Amino acid sequence: MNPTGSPFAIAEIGALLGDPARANMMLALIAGRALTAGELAWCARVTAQTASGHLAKLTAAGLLAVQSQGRHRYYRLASPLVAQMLEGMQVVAAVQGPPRYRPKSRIDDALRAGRTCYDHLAGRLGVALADALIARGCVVLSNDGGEATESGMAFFRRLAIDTAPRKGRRRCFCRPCLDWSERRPHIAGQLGAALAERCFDLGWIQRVRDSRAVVVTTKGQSGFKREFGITGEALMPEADPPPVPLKTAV
Amino acid sequence: MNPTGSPFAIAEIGALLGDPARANMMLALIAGRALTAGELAWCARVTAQTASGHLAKLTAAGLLAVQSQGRHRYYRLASPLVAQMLEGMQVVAAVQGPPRYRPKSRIDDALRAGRTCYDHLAGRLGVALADALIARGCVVLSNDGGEATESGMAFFRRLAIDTAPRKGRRRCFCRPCLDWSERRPHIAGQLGAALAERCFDLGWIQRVRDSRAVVVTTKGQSGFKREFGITGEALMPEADPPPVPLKTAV
DNA sequence: GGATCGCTTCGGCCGCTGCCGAAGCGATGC
DNA sequence: GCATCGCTTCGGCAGCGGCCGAAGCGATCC
Repeated sequence: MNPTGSPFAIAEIGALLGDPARANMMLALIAGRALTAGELAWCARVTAQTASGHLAKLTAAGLLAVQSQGRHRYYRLASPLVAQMLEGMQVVAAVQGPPRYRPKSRIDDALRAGRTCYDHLAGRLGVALADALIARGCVVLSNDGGEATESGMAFFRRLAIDTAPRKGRRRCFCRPCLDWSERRPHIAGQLGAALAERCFDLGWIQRVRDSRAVVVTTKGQSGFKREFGITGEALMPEADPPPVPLKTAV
Repeated sequence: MNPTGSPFAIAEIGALLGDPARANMMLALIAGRALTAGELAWCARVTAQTASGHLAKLTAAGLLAVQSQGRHRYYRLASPLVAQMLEGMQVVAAVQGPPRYRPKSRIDDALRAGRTCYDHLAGRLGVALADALIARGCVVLSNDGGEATESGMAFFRRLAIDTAPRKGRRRCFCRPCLDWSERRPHIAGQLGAALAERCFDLGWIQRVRDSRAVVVTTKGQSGFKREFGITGEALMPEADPPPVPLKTAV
Protein backbone atom coordinates (compact mmCIF):
# COMPACT_ATOMS: atom_id res chain seq x y z
CA MET A 1 0.00 0.00 0.00
CA ASN A 2 2.34 2.69 1.16
CA PRO A 3 5.76 2.63 -0.40
CA THR A 4 7.55 1.59 2.76
CA GLY A 5 5.32 -1.43 2.89
CA SER A 6 4.65 -1.06 6.57
CA PRO A 7 1.10 -0.75 7.72
CA PHE A 8 -0.40 2.40 9.11
CA ALA A 9 -0.18 0.97 12.56
CA ILE A 10 2.29 3.50 13.85
CA ALA A 11 -0.04 6.28 12.87
CA GLU A 12 -2.86 4.63 14.76
CA ILE A 13 -0.81 4.30 17.90
CA GLY A 14 0.51 7.80 17.47
CA ALA A 15 -2.96 9.21 17.10
CA LEU A 16 -4.06 7.42 20.24
CA LEU A 17 -1.10 8.69 22.22
CA GLY A 18 -1.33 12.10 20.60
CA ASP A 19 -4.19 13.25 22.75
CA PRO A 20 -3.02 14.75 26.05
CA ALA A 21 -5.79 13.09 28.00
CA ARG A 22 -4.93 9.64 26.69
CA ALA A 23 -1.20 10.26 27.07
CA ASN A 24 -1.71 11.18 30.69
CA MET A 25 -3.70 8.02 31.29
CA MET A 26 -0.96 5.90 29.79
CA LEU A 27 1.68 7.69 31.83
CA ALA A 28 -0.32 7.14 34.97
CA LEU A 29 -0.40 3.43 34.20
CA ILE A 30 3.32 3.17 33.48
CA ALA A 31 3.81 2.63 37.18
CA GLY A 32 2.50 -0.86 36.53
CA ARG A 33 -0.52 -0.84 38.78
CA ALA A 34 -4.10 -1.03 37.56
CA LEU A 35 -6.28 2.04 38.03
CA THR A 36 -10.02 2.52 37.80
CA ALA A 37 -11.69 4.53 35.07
CA GLY A 38 -12.48 7.24 37.58
CA GLU A 39 -8.90 7.55 38.76
CA LEU A 40 -7.73 7.77 35.19
CA ALA A 41 -10.30 10.44 34.44
CA TRP A 42 -8.90 12.44 37.30
CA CYS A 43 -5.35 11.90 36.06
CA ALA A 44 -6.33 13.10 32.60
CA ARG A 45 -8.28 16.05 33.98
CA VAL A 46 -11.40 15.19 32.03
CA THR A 47 -14.91 14.19 32.99
CA ALA A 48 -15.85 10.57 33.44
CA GLN A 49 -17.71 10.34 30.17
CA THR A 50 -14.82 11.73 28.19
CA ALA A 51 -12.42 9.38 29.91
CA SER A 52 -14.68 6.48 29.17
CA GLY A 53 -14.45 7.16 25.46
CA HIS A 54 -10.68 7.41 25.60
CA LEU A 55 -10.32 4.21 27.57
CA ALA A 56 -12.55 2.36 25.14
CA LYS A 57 -10.32 3.40 22.28
CA LEU A 58 -7.11 2.49 24.05
CA THR A 59 -8.52 -0.88 25.01
CA ALA A 60 -9.84 -1.60 21.54
CA ALA A 61 -6.40 -0.87 20.15
CA GLY A 62 -4.87 -3.39 22.50
CA LEU A 63 -2.82 -0.89 24.46
CA LEU A 64 -4.78 -1.38 27.66
CA ALA A 65 -6.31 -4.39 29.33
CA VAL A 66 -9.40 -4.04 31.44
CA GLN A 67 -10.87 -6.08 34.23
CA SER A 68 -14.23 -5.52 35.85
CA GLN A 69 -14.45 -5.86 39.57
CA GLY A 70 -17.70 -4.95 41.24
CA ARG A 71 -18.73 -1.59 39.95
CA HIS A 72 -15.18 -0.63 39.18
CA ARG A 73 -13.29 -1.25 36.00
CA TYR A 74 -9.58 -1.60 36.41
CA TYR A 75 -7.34 -0.66 33.53
CA ARG A 76 -3.67 -1.55 33.11
CA LEU A 77 -1.12 -1.55 30.34
CA ALA A 78 -1.72 -4.51 28.07
CA SER A 79 1.87 -5.71 28.22
CA PRO A 80 5.42 -4.77 29.17
CA LEU A 81 5.99 -4.04 25.50
CA VAL A 82 3.63 -1.12 25.78
CA ALA A 83 5.51 0.17 28.80
CA GLN A 84 8.77 -0.15 26.93
CA MET A 85 7.34 1.77 24.00
CA LEU A 86 6.22 4.57 26.30
CA GLU A 87 9.65 4.69 27.89
CA GLY A 88 11.17 5.01 24.46
CA MET A 89 8.90 7.91 23.64
CA GLN A 90 9.68 9.62 26.92
CA VAL A 91 13.37 9.31 26.25
CA VAL A 92 13.05 10.87 22.82
CA ALA A 93 10.83 13.57 24.23
CA ALA A 94 13.33 14.39 26.94
CA VAL A 95 16.47 14.17 24.87
CA GLN A 96 15.38 15.62 21.54
CA GLY A 97 12.94 18.15 22.75
CA PRO A 98 13.97 21.72 23.32
CA PRO A 99 14.83 22.30 26.97
CA ARG A 100 11.45 23.81 27.51
CA TYR A 101 10.53 25.57 30.65
CA ARG A 102 8.58 23.41 32.95
CA PRO A 103 6.91 24.98 35.90
CA LYS A 104 8.66 23.34 38.81
CA SER A 105 6.18 21.47 40.87
CA ARG A 106 6.52 19.42 44.01
CA ILE A 107 5.20 16.41 42.17
CA ASP A 108 7.69 16.82 39.38
CA ASP A 109 10.51 17.20 41.87
CA ALA A 110 9.42 14.08 43.68
CA LEU A 111 9.43 12.12 40.42
CA ARG A 112 12.84 13.44 39.49
CA ALA A 113 14.17 12.35 42.86
CA GLY A 114 13.00 8.77 42.54
CA ARG A 115 10.25 6.87 40.82
CA THR A 116 9.30 3.51 39.47
CA CYS A 117 9.55 3.04 35.74
CA TYR A 118 7.12 0.18 35.15
CA ASP A 119 8.91 -2.32 37.38
CA HIS A 120 12.27 -0.81 38.15
CA LEU A 121 13.74 2.32 39.72
CA ALA A 122 14.48 5.54 37.89
CA GLY A 123 15.17 9.17 38.67
CA ARG A 124 18.16 10.36 40.69
CA LEU A 125 17.90 7.31 42.90
CA GLY A 126 17.78 4.87 39.98
CA VAL A 127 20.70 6.51 38.24
CA ALA A 128 22.75 6.66 41.43
CA LEU A 129 22.10 2.98 41.98
CA ALA A 130 23.27 2.20 38.47
CA ASP A 131 26.35 4.38 38.91
CA ALA A 132 27.21 2.65 42.16
CA LEU A 133 26.86 -0.80 40.65
CA ILE A 134 28.99 0.18 37.68
CA ALA A 135 31.65 1.74 39.88
CA ARG A 136 31.82 -1.45 41.96
CA GLY A 137 32.12 -3.59 38.87
CA CYS A 138 28.85 -5.36 39.50
CA VAL A 139 27.33 -4.53 36.13
CA VAL A 140 28.53 -3.26 32.79
CA LEU A 141 26.30 -1.10 30.64
CA SER A 142 26.58 0.12 27.08
CA ASN A 143 24.21 1.65 24.60
CA ASP A 144 23.18 -1.76 23.39
CA GLY A 145 22.90 -3.79 26.51
CA GLY A 146 24.11 -4.63 29.93
CA GLU A 147 25.34 -7.57 31.89
CA ALA A 148 26.09 -8.53 35.43
CA THR A 149 29.62 -9.58 36.23
CA GLU A 150 30.51 -12.62 38.30
CA SER A 151 31.33 -10.45 41.27
CA GLY A 152 28.09 -8.62 40.69
CA MET A 153 26.13 -11.86 40.84
CA ALA A 154 27.78 -12.66 44.16
CA PHE A 155 26.94 -9.19 45.43
CA PHE A 156 23.30 -9.57 44.44
CA ARG A 157 23.06 -12.98 46.03
CA ARG A 158 24.46 -11.58 49.26
CA LEU A 159 21.71 -8.95 49.30
CA ALA A 160 19.13 -11.66 48.60
CA ILE A 161 18.25 -10.05 45.29
CA ASP A 162 16.56 -12.59 43.12
CA THR A 163 18.92 -13.50 40.32
CA ALA A 164 17.41 -16.83 39.40
CA PRO A 165 17.48 -17.13 35.63
CA ARG A 166 14.05 -16.84 34.07
CA LYS A 167 13.68 -18.50 30.71
CA GLY A 168 16.37 -16.17 29.36
CA ARG A 169 19.94 -17.30 29.90
CA ARG A 170 22.22 -16.33 32.72
CA ARG A 171 23.70 -12.87 32.86
CA CYS A 172 21.97 -11.10 29.99
CA PHE A 173 19.03 -10.16 32.11
CA CYS A 174 19.81 -6.54 32.57
CA ARG A 175 19.43 -3.67 30.18
CA PRO A 176 20.05 0.06 30.31
CA CYS A 177 17.03 2.34 30.23
CA LEU A 178 17.63 6.00 29.53
CA ASP A 179 16.25 8.20 32.25
CA TRP A 180 14.19 11.11 30.97
CA SER A 181 14.90 13.32 33.93
CA GLU A 182 18.58 12.56 34.45
CA ARG A 183 19.27 11.77 30.81
CA ARG A 184 21.58 9.01 31.92
CA PRO A 185 20.96 5.27 32.03
CA HIS A 186 19.55 3.32 34.90
CA ILE A 187 19.08 -0.42 35.22
CA ALA A 188 16.01 -2.10 33.79
CA GLY A 189 15.17 -5.65 32.84
CA GLN A 190 14.88 -8.57 35.19
CA LEU A 191 17.72 -7.33 37.38
CA GLY A 192 16.20 -3.87 37.61
CA ALA A 193 12.88 -5.32 38.67
CA ALA A 194 14.46 -7.62 41.24
CA LEU A 195 16.53 -4.77 42.63
CA ALA A 196 13.50 -2.53 43.05
CA GLU A 197 11.45 -5.31 44.58
CA ARG A 198 14.13 -6.05 47.13
CA CYS A 199 14.41 -2.37 48.07
CA PHE A 200 10.66 -2.28 48.71
CA ASP A 201 10.85 -5.50 50.72
CA LEU A 202 13.67 -4.16 52.82
CA GLY A 203 11.60 -1.08 53.57
CA TRP A 204 14.25 1.16 52.06
CA ILE A 205 11.80 2.90 49.78
CA GLN A 206 8.09 3.55 49.77
CA ARG A 207 5.65 4.50 47.08
CA VAL A 208 4.05 7.90 47.27
CA ARG A 209 0.30 7.64 47.26
CA ASP A 210 -1.29 8.12 43.83
CA SER A 211 2.05 8.53 42.15
CA ARG A 212 4.97 6.71 40.63
CA ALA A 213 7.26 8.62 42.96
CA VAL A 214 9.16 6.75 45.64
CA VAL A 215 10.81 8.16 48.74
CA VAL A 216 13.78 6.79 50.63
CA THR A 217 12.98 5.86 54.21
CA THR A 218 15.26 6.41 57.15
CA LYS A 219 16.15 2.75 57.00
CA GLY A 220 16.88 3.24 53.32
CA GLN A 221 19.18 6.18 53.99
CA SER A 222 21.53 3.96 55.94
CA GLY A 223 20.94 0.93 53.76
CA PHE A 224 21.80 2.61 50.48
CA LYS A 225 24.88 4.13 52.09
CA ARG A 226 26.03 0.91 53.69
CA GLU A 227 25.50 -1.41 50.75
CA PHE A 228 25.93 0.91 47.77
CA GLY A 229 27.82 3.88 49.12
CA ILE A 230 25.07 6.22 47.99
CA THR A 231 24.73 9.41 49.96
CA GLY A 232 23.64 12.97 49.58
CA GLU A 233 21.10 14.36 47.22
CA ALA A 234 20.44 11.11 45.41
CA LEU A 235 18.52 10.09 48.49
CA MET A 236 16.82 13.43 49.05
CA PRO A 237 13.23 13.98 48.07
CA GLU A 238 13.92 17.59 47.07
CA ALA A 239 17.00 18.41 45.04
CA ASP A 240 17.30 22.13 45.53
CA PRO A 241 18.12 23.94 48.70
CA PRO A 242 15.76 26.81 49.43
CA PRO A 243 16.76 29.43 46.84
CA VAL A 244 17.21 32.33 49.22
CA PRO A 245 17.72 31.87 52.94
CA LEU A 246 15.29 34.15 54.65
CA LYS A 247 17.85 35.77 56.84
CA THR A 248 15.76 38.78 57.70
CA ALA A 249 12.33 37.37 57.99
CA VAL A 250 9.61 39.92 58.48
CA MET B 1 0.98 20.12 36.47
CA ASN B 2 -0.50 16.82 35.53
CA PRO B 3 -0.74 14.32 38.33
CA THR B 4 1.86 11.96 36.97
CA GLY B 5 4.29 14.82 36.87
CA SER B 6 5.55 13.96 33.46
CA PRO B 7 5.37 16.59 30.80
CA PHE B 8 3.02 16.43 27.88
CA ALA B 9 5.88 15.49 25.66
CA ILE B 10 4.56 12.05 24.84
CA ALA B 11 1.37 13.59 23.60
CA GLU B 12 3.32 15.92 21.34
CA ILE B 13 5.29 13.08 19.83
CA GLY B 14 2.18 10.99 19.54
CA ALA B 15 0.32 13.76 17.77
CA LEU B 16 3.19 14.16 15.33
CA LEU B 17 3.33 10.46 14.60
CA GLY B 18 -0.43 10.18 14.62
CA ASP B 19 -0.82 11.58 11.16
CA PRO B 20 -0.52 8.92 8.46
CA ALA B 21 1.48 11.20 6.21
CA ARG B 22 4.03 11.97 8.89
CA ALA B 23 4.15 8.36 10.04
CA ASN B 24 4.91 7.24 6.52
CA MET B 25 7.70 9.75 6.26
CA MET B 26 9.26 8.52 9.47
CA LEU B 27 8.95 4.91 8.36
CA ALA B 28 10.59 5.74 5.08
CA LEU B 29 13.50 7.24 7.00
CA ILE B 30 13.87 4.30 9.37
CA ALA B 31 16.09 2.72 6.75
CA GLY B 32 18.71 5.17 7.93
CA ARG B 33 19.32 7.04 4.70
CA ALA B 34 18.50 10.68 4.16
CA LEU B 35 15.72 11.50 1.70
CA THR B 36 14.71 14.73 0.02
CA ALA B 37 11.51 16.56 0.78
CA GLY B 38 10.14 15.52 -2.59
CA GLU B 39 10.85 11.85 -2.05
CA LEU B 40 9.20 12.03 1.33
CA ALA B 41 6.18 13.74 -0.16
CA TRP B 42 5.89 10.85 -2.58
CA CYS B 43 6.24 8.32 0.24
CA ALA B 44 3.50 10.05 2.19
CA ARG B 45 1.28 10.38 -0.87
CA VAL B 46 0.76 14.09 -0.37
CA THR B 47 1.64 17.15 -2.40
CA ALA B 48 4.92 18.96 -1.91
CA GLN B 49 3.40 21.82 0.02
CA THR B 50 1.64 19.53 2.45
CA ALA B 51 4.79 17.53 2.96
CA SER B 52 6.73 20.69 3.58
CA GLY B 53 4.49 21.57 6.47
CA HIS B 54 4.80 18.12 7.98
CA LEU B 55 8.56 18.10 7.66
CA ALA B 56 8.80 21.49 9.29
CA LYS B 57 6.86 20.21 12.27
CA LEU B 58 8.88 17.03 12.59
CA THR B 59 12.11 18.98 12.37
CA ALA B 60 11.00 21.60 14.87
CA ALA B 61 10.16 18.82 17.30
CA GLY B 62 13.66 17.41 16.96
CA LEU B 63 12.59 14.15 15.40
CA LEU B 64 14.23 14.89 12.07
CA ALA B 65 17.45 16.57 11.08
CA VAL B 66 17.71 18.46 7.84
CA GLN B 67 20.60 19.38 5.61
CA SER B 68 20.42 21.61 2.58
CA GLN B 69 22.38 20.59 -0.44
CA GLY B 70 21.93 22.60 -3.59
CA ARG B 71 18.25 22.96 -4.18
CA HIS B 72 17.49 19.77 -2.32
CA ARG B 73 16.83 19.41 1.34
CA TYR B 74 17.80 16.09 2.83
CA TYR B 75 15.94 14.84 5.86
CA ARG B 76 16.98 12.03 8.16
CA LEU B 77 16.06 10.76 11.61
CA ALA B 78 17.58 13.02 14.23
CA SER B 79 19.15 10.17 16.17
CA PRO B 80 19.19 6.40 16.67
CA LEU B 81 16.96 6.98 19.66
CA VAL B 82 14.21 8.05 17.32
CA ALA B 83 14.68 4.93 15.25
CA GLN B 84 14.53 2.83 18.38
CA MET B 85 11.33 4.53 19.43
CA LEU B 86 9.76 3.83 16.06
CA GLU B 87 10.82 0.21 16.26
CA GLY B 88 9.18 -0.01 19.66
CA MET B 89 5.95 1.37 18.27
CA GLN B 90 6.03 -1.01 15.32
CA VAL B 91 6.46 -3.93 17.65
CA VAL B 92 3.50 -2.91 19.75
CA ALA B 93 1.46 -2.30 16.64
CA ALA B 94 2.30 -5.72 15.27
CA VAL B 95 1.94 -7.68 18.47
CA GLN B 96 -0.98 -5.97 20.18
CA GLY B 97 -2.97 -5.04 17.19
CA PRO B 98 -5.74 -7.26 15.98
CA PRO B 99 -4.47 -9.49 13.18
CA ARG B 100 -5.97 -7.17 10.65
CA TYR B 101 -6.22 -8.03 7.05
CA ARG B 102 -3.49 -6.49 5.06
CA PRO B 103 -3.70 -6.61 1.34
CA LYS B 104 -0.70 -8.67 0.39
CA SER B 105 1.54 -6.61 -1.78
CA ARG B 106 4.82 -7.37 -3.47
CA ILE B 107 6.45 -4.61 -1.51
CA ASP B 108 5.17 -5.96 1.75
CA ASP B 109 6.36 -9.43 0.86
CA ALA B 110 9.77 -8.09 -0.02
CA LEU B 111 10.01 -6.34 3.33
CA ARG B 112 8.91 -9.43 5.20
CA ALA B 113 11.58 -11.43 3.45
CA GLY B 114 14.42 -9.15 4.41
CA ARG B 115 14.93 -5.50 5.24
CA THR B 116 17.13 -3.12 7.09
CA CYS B 117 15.90 -1.89 10.44
CA TYR B 118 17.79 1.38 10.80
CA ASP B 119 21.25 -0.16 10.68
CA HIS B 120 20.75 -3.89 11.05
CA LEU B 121 18.92 -6.72 9.33
CA ALA B 122 15.35 -7.76 10.03
CA GLY B 123 12.62 -9.82 8.41
CA ARG B 124 12.92 -13.53 7.72
CA LEU B 125 16.57 -13.10 6.87
CA GLY B 126 17.37 -11.19 10.05
CA VAL B 127 15.54 -13.67 12.23
CA ALA B 128 17.15 -16.64 10.50
CA LEU B 129 20.54 -15.07 11.05
CA ALA B 130 19.79 -14.62 14.73
CA ASP B 131 18.52 -18.19 15.00
CA ALA B 132 21.64 -19.52 13.34
CA LEU B 133 23.92 -17.57 15.63
CA ILE B 134 22.02 -18.71 18.68
CA ALA B 135 22.03 -22.34 17.54
CA ARG B 136 25.79 -22.19 17.04
CA GLY B 137 26.31 -20.68 20.44
CA CYS B 138 27.69 -17.44 19.06
CA VAL B 139 25.22 -15.21 20.84
CA VAL B 140 22.77 -15.50 23.68
CA LEU B 141 19.57 -13.48 23.68
CA SER B 142 16.93 -12.88 26.30
CA ASN B 143 14.12 -10.40 26.71
CA ASP B 144 16.41 -7.98 28.42
CA GLY B 145 19.58 -8.19 26.45
CA GLY B 146 22.03 -10.18 24.52
CA GLU B 147 25.69 -11.00 24.50
CA ALA B 148 28.24 -12.59 22.26
CA THR B 149 30.02 -15.63 23.57
CA GLU B 150 33.77 -16.17 23.36
CA SER B 151 33.32 -18.62 20.52
CA GLY B 152 30.99 -16.14 18.88
CA MET B 153 33.63 -13.44 19.00
CA ALA B 154 36.08 -15.80 17.32
CA PHE B 155 33.48 -16.61 14.69
CA PHE B 156 32.86 -12.93 13.97
CA ARG B 157 36.56 -12.19 13.75
CA ARG B 158 36.97 -14.99 11.27
CA LEU B 159 34.29 -13.44 9.06
CA ALA B 160 36.00 -10.06 9.41
CA ILE B 161 32.96 -8.64 11.16
CA ASP B 162 33.97 -5.56 13.05
CA THR B 163 33.81 -6.36 16.75
CA ALA B 164 36.10 -3.63 17.97
CA PRO B 165 34.67 -2.25 21.18
CA ARG B 166 33.22 1.23 20.78
CA LYS B 167 33.11 3.30 23.93
CA GLY B 168 30.85 0.68 25.51
CA ARG B 169 32.57 -2.29 27.09
CA ARG B 170 33.32 -5.59 25.48
CA ARG B 171 30.58 -8.10 24.83
CA CYS B 172 27.46 -6.18 25.74
CA PHE B 173 27.16 -4.66 22.32
CA CYS B 174 24.30 -6.71 21.06
CA ARG B 175 20.62 -6.46 21.83
CA PRO B 176 17.50 -8.24 20.70
CA CYS B 177 15.02 -6.29 18.59
CA LEU B 178 11.57 -7.74 18.16
CA ASP B 179 10.69 -8.20 14.53
CA TRP B 180 7.25 -6.87 13.61
CA SER B 181 6.75 -9.25 10.72
CA GLU B 182 8.19 -12.42 12.23
CA ARG B 183 7.33 -11.49 15.81
CA ARG B 184 10.59 -13.02 16.93
CA PRO B 185 13.84 -11.32 17.88
CA HIS B 186 16.66 -10.47 15.56
CA ILE B 187 20.02 -8.96 16.40
CA ALA B 188 20.43 -5.22 16.76
CA GLY B 189 22.99 -3.00 18.41
CA GLN B 190 26.59 -2.62 17.37
CA LEU B 191 26.89 -6.27 16.45
CA GLY B 192 23.75 -6.16 14.34
CA ALA B 193 25.03 -3.13 12.48
CA ALA B 194 28.45 -4.68 11.90
CA LEU B 195 26.87 -7.90 10.70
CA ALA B 196 24.67 -6.10 8.20
CA GLU B 197 27.51 -3.94 6.98
CA ARG B 198 29.70 -6.96 6.39
CA CYS B 199 26.95 -8.71 4.44
CA PHE B 200 26.62 -5.67 2.18
CA ASP B 201 30.40 -5.50 1.76
CA LEU B 202 30.58 -9.16 0.85
CA GLY B 203 27.94 -8.60 -1.79
CA TRP B 204 25.64 -11.12 -0.14
CA ILE B 205 22.71 -8.73 0.00
CA GLN B 206 21.62 -5.68 -1.90
CA ARG B 207 19.23 -2.88 -1.14
CA VAL B 208 16.12 -2.65 -3.23
CA ARG B 209 15.81 0.75 -4.83
CA ASP B 210 13.60 3.19 -2.92
CA SER B 211 12.95 0.70 -0.18
CA ARG B 212 14.23 -0.75 3.03
CA ALA B 213 13.95 -4.20 1.50
CA VAL B 214 17.10 -6.20 0.83
CA VAL B 215 17.49 -9.19 -1.45
CA VAL B 216 19.97 -12.02 -1.15
CA THR B 217 22.31 -12.25 -4.12
CA THR B 218 23.48 -15.48 -5.69
CA LYS B 219 26.75 -15.04 -3.86
CA GLY B 220 24.75 -14.53 -0.70
CA GLN B 221 22.78 -17.73 -1.23
CA SER B 222 25.96 -19.78 -0.98
CA GLY B 223 27.55 -17.51 1.59
CA PHE B 224 24.69 -17.68 4.08
CA LYS B 225 24.52 -21.42 3.62
CA ARG B 226 28.25 -21.97 3.97
CA GLU B 227 28.87 -19.72 6.96
CA PHE B 228 25.54 -19.81 8.77
CA GLY B 229 23.81 -22.89 7.49
CA ILE B 230 20.85 -20.82 6.34
CA THR B 231 18.91 -22.24 3.44
CA GLY B 232 15.45 -22.28 1.99
CA GLU B 233 12.78 -19.67 2.30
CA ALA B 234 14.72 -17.43 4.63
CA LEU B 235 16.76 -16.46 1.60
CA MET B 236 13.87 -16.24 -0.83
CA PRO B 237 12.45 -12.89 -1.84
CA GLU B 238 8.93 -14.30 -2.01
CA ALA B 239 7.67 -16.57 0.73
CA ASP B 240 4.75 -18.20 -0.98
CA PRO B 241 4.93 -20.47 -3.95
CA PRO B 242 2.62 -19.40 -6.74
CA PRO B 243 -0.81 -20.39 -5.41
CA VAL B 244 -1.92 -22.32 -8.47
CA PRO B 245 0.53 -23.57 -11.06
CA LEU B 246 -0.75 -22.56 -14.44
CA LYS B 247 -0.52 -26.01 -15.86
CA THR B 248 -2.78 -25.27 -18.78
CA ALA B 249 -1.70 -21.87 -19.88
CA VAL B 250 -3.84 -20.29 -22.56
C1' DG C 1 -36.58 -1.25 47.19
C1' DG C 2 -34.92 3.26 46.85
C1' DA C 3 -30.69 6.03 46.87
C1' DT C 4 -26.10 6.25 45.51
C1' DC C 5 -22.19 5.27 42.90
C1' DG C 6 -19.16 4.10 38.89
C1' DC C 7 -19.22 3.89 34.36
C1' DT C 8 -21.01 4.11 29.60
C1' DT C 9 -23.82 5.92 25.60
C1' DC C 10 -25.90 9.63 23.04
C1' DG C 11 -26.10 14.13 20.93
C1' DG C 12 -24.60 18.52 19.70
C1' DC C 13 -21.12 22.06 19.75
C1' DC C 14 -16.70 23.84 18.39
C1' DG C 15 -11.95 24.20 17.58
C1' DC C 16 -7.95 22.20 15.53
C1' DT C 17 -5.56 20.64 11.74
C1' DG C 18 -4.70 18.43 7.35
C1' DC C 19 -5.49 19.30 2.58
C1' DC C 20 -4.64 21.62 -1.81
C1' DG C 21 -4.31 25.77 -5.23
C1' DA C 22 -1.75 29.71 -5.95
C1' DA C 23 2.14 32.35 -5.34
C1' DG C 24 6.91 33.31 -3.77
C1' DC C 25 11.88 32.30 -3.37
C1' DG C 26 16.43 30.57 -4.09
C1' DA C 27 19.36 27.43 -6.80
C1' DT C 28 20.36 25.35 -11.18
C1' DG C 29 20.54 24.86 -16.21
C1' DC C 30 20.94 26.66 -20.86
C1' DG D 1 18.56 36.47 -18.41
C1' DC D 2 14.86 33.44 -18.81
C1' DA D 3 12.97 28.86 -17.89
C1' DT D 4 12.89 25.19 -14.81
C1' DC D 5 13.06 22.90 -10.60
C1' DG D 6 12.68 21.97 -5.56
C1' DC D 7 10.82 23.65 -1.79
C1' DT D 8 8.25 26.84 1.22
C1' DT D 9 4.52 30.20 2.60
C1' DC D 10 -0.18 31.81 2.44
C1' DG D 11 -5.16 31.40 2.45
C1' DG D 12 -9.42 29.18 2.57
C1' DC D 13 -12.04 25.07 2.96
C1' DA D 14 -13.73 20.90 5.06
C1' DG D 15 -13.81 17.10 8.08
C1' DC D 16 -12.38 14.78 12.11
C1' DG D 17 -12.44 14.35 16.88
C1' DG D 18 -12.43 15.95 21.68
C1' DC D 19 -15.41 18.05 25.00
C1' DC D 20 -19.35 18.18 28.13
C1' DG D 21 -24.52 17.83 29.62
C1' DA D 22 -28.03 14.62 29.94
C1' DA D 23 -29.60 10.17 30.29
C1' DG D 24 -29.17 5.05 30.87
C1' DC D 25 -27.45 0.81 33.14
C1' DG D 26 -25.68 -2.35 36.45
C1' DA D 27 -23.65 -3.03 41.07
C1' DT D 28 -23.65 -1.76 45.88
C1' DC D 29 -25.24 0.06 50.19
C1' DC D 30 -28.65 0.51 53.79
